[in-house]
Amino acid sequence: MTSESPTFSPLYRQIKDLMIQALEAGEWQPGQLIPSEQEFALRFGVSQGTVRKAIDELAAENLLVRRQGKGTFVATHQDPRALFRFLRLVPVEGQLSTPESIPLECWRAKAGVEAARMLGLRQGDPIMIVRRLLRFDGKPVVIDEIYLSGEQFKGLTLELLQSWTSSLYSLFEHRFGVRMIRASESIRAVAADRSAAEALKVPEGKPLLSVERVTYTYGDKPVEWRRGLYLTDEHFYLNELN
Amino acid sequence: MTSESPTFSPLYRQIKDLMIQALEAGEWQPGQLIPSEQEFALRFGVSQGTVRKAIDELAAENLLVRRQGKGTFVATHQDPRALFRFLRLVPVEGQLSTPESIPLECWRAKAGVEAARMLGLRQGDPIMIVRRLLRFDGKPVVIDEIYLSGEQFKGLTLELLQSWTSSLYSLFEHRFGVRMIRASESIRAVAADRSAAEALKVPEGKPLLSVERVTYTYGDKPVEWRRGLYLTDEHFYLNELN
DNA sequence: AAGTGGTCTAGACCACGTC
DNA sequence: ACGTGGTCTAGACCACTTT
Repeated sequence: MTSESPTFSPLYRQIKDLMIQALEAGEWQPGQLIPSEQEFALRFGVSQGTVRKAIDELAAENLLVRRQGKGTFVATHQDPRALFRFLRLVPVEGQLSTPESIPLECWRAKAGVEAARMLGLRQGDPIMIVRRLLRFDGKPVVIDEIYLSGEQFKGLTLELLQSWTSSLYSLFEHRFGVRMIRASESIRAVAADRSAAEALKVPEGKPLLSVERVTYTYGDKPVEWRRGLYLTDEHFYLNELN
Repeated sequence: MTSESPTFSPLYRQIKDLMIQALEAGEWQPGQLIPSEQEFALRFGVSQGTVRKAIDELAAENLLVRRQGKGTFVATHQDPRALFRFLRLVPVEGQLSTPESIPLECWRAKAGVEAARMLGLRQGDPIMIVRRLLRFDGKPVVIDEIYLSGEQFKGLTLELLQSWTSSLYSLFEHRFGVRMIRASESIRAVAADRSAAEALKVPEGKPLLSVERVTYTYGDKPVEWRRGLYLTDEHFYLNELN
């Protein structure tokens, strides 16, 4: 039953890979119920425990969500709890409130050196750029500049962004079939330039968090590069080290 | 075999808790080999698979380390790979180099309001304060101010800190029997005050990352509170979001 | 050869949610 | 009552390390 290839991979991992491929191909949509463990066991001709271990890993990676008694579901950014998985911003005091997203601009452009490298594109390839503001309790806290592959986000417009009421990633998921899986953030402290100072209503030179994020979809493919400037007077970036 | 308490907990979790208690009690020292899965199964009167699941979780939480063919070991901060689990600082370009820790000061004090709250002490309880610099390739990058419960770190002196060649946490582990398990970091952007500016050799007002960390040992007990100021000209704080 | 963790199986029963 | 994921068992064999 074991593979004879030089790079040995256990059965449950092969099954996991098959399931990832199915997810990538859109065989089950975000939020949808997938077949039961028994069903998979029959389909692949293995025991339920082996399927279980594959799903365990996918659930640990937040690709699937288990619900006892109900079944296993494809994870979705529609779920409000998914928002703060990528936005690690917490108020210094008081309750965690949901931010309000205000799209400011959205335009087509050609990838520069940096954007091309980050998104795995060639220089000059079409990209989309979005500028947007996040407000907590009416106060501006984050100004984001977001770079997307023009290929995958062809129909993106400012109107579409403004009409969408829930998170950006849920829009990407539902309208463009791109699901964000994981991200890597590089954090620095910088002084506010004029543009950021205006957007956040702070004096120029004010220390801000610069949060540069590369976001990946299935197969570790980069699909978003963004730079956010965070005002950390009343909020901070919370990181749990385990 | 299942507990009859209102808050039901599966067998493997009860075994996990027993193992945590043993670790906390120092039954096996950091780096040491613990008994085999079979041994535990006999000892607790359960099957090997149940012990396995308990150890799986402890390994996922970095309390234990599995090594196929050899056995399972108590995790240790002596391991150089453990260093960057808590220090998420990466050079903008070039290889990751190991920092040099330079203890500057170490003194006894009484806990103020904030330190007491963070460390779970009463105001006025004895604490130890350490100031130290981190240098990468000879350049100052981080200035840390570290607050420790005076109770647990009674014999800590500047001389001891200066004579210790590996990481702080490995010192705490070996000399004071305190093992750091997890931490929570709050990150802000601030302007360098005079003291930080001098230590890092930058102008006053320079934007710096302020990284406030509370570190916990077994049983989620806070034992360290520190504030680090990071110079992010040639390094950045790297955070993987999964 | 012996011991360890790693994988896989088949079957039992429990806890949870829905019909 | 039924189907789902969650726990637990007993036993087999594989992969890795040491003796």
